[in-house]
Amino acid sequence: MSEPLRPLRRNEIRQQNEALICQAAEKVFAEAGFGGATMQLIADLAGLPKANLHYYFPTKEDLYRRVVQDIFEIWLHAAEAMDSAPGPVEGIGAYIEAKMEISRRHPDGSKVWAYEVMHGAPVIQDYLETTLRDWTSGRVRLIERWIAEGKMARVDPEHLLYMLWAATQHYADFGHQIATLNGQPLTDADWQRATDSVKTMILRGIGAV
Amino acid sequence: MSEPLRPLRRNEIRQQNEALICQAAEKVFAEAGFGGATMQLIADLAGLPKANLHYYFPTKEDLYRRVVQDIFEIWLHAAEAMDSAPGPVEGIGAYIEAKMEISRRHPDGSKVWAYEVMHGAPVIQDYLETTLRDWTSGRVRLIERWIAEGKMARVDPEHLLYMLWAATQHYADFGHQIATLNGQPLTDADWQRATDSVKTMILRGIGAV
DNA sequence: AATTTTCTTGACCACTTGGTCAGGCTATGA
DNA sequence: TCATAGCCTGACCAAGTGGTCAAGAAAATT
Repeated sequence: MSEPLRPLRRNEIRQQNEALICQAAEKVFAEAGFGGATMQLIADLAGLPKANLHYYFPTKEDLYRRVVQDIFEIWLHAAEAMDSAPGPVEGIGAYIEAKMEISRRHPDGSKVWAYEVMHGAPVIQDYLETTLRDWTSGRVRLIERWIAEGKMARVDPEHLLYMLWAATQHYADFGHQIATLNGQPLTDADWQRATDSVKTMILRGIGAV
Repeated sequence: MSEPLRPLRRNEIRQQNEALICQAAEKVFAEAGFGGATMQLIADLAGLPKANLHYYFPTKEDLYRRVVQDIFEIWLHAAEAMDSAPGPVEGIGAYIEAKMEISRRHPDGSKVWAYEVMHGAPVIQDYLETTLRDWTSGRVRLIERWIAEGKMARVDPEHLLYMLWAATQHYADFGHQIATLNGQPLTDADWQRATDSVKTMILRGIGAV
């Protein structure tokens, strides 16, 4: 927003413009999908000429890939809350809170990810097969340990993870539907209630008290 | 698939071609989104010349609207299982089963719906505000009654509905991700386990035994 | 058989798209 | 100060887009 008074250094220029473009791209990709998004729209939203986008990101797909990867990073980071916990109440509780917070702060990113996966993950298939699969199997073992230690009921760990992803991301991906049914966008209190509801139902659902 | 030997009656032609086009459109819209889908692709998949699509559906948006409405009908129909039930165990259990079955049989339809809502529901906003809102408030009252009758724990009915939608539709919308993590598409037994897992966790989560 | 109505389709068009490029501009390093 | 390398951008293009249309084929109606 603010025009800096001092001339920018080379690195700053690149970093700042890439961030500006990514931010605009995330929004446009979320609103229109890959096919519906146009470089012109992204350029306008970023306040740059279209040719400038192609200077930083040679193709539309390059830009899209960058946006998807950014979200993936955020989600992976959120999962750390789970690992250091002594049991499911703290671990899964914290994970739900982190993921709900992301749904609230990065709804566009969540939508772009949903869009990408829904369409067969043409761009991040390798991430699914490597990073995400590894992460998942690690968490599955963690949950199995908690079950073995009697800290929660015997549930299928994979399907518990799917439910966690589904329940939390739903508030981002289907935020418009929720806001419509709610009569208005969720307030701070609404988000708190949503988070509490998800936590309560899931923690009780897996028999963690 | 089978070419009928007898000449078709007018009504049959119209009905058959519209169904053929809708079927192809559902798949293409699910795979590419509204913006990414092209009438040419849909035409090719339906095995008809593009101009013929425009005879039955004047614009791309008309066709898209039809596809979205079809899915909405299916989901509304699935909800009937909930109403005639004596309590949450039967009612919500049956609803989960019905919705999981739809996720399995109509994954493309579910994706198109998700796509539509994610992008602000430009086409079916009125449905959200009328039909879906009415349906939702009816189900909220039903759940509140069950709570009042002590048949389940005191949970927020709206957020329970969101969780039901999220958990079941996730298996359609994110089916590709699930299949990747699973190493292969879900088998019959996998679907059964998924349905059982969702039912078990949610029913326990709402304190319905 | 004649006529009307519905269906079919190749050719076409105005418009938009992602992407290019040459030439100008600006910071940096010597 | 000057040369170099990185940044910026208006004008442009080939490819594809949704949609049209006129002329014909096929079914229905008389």
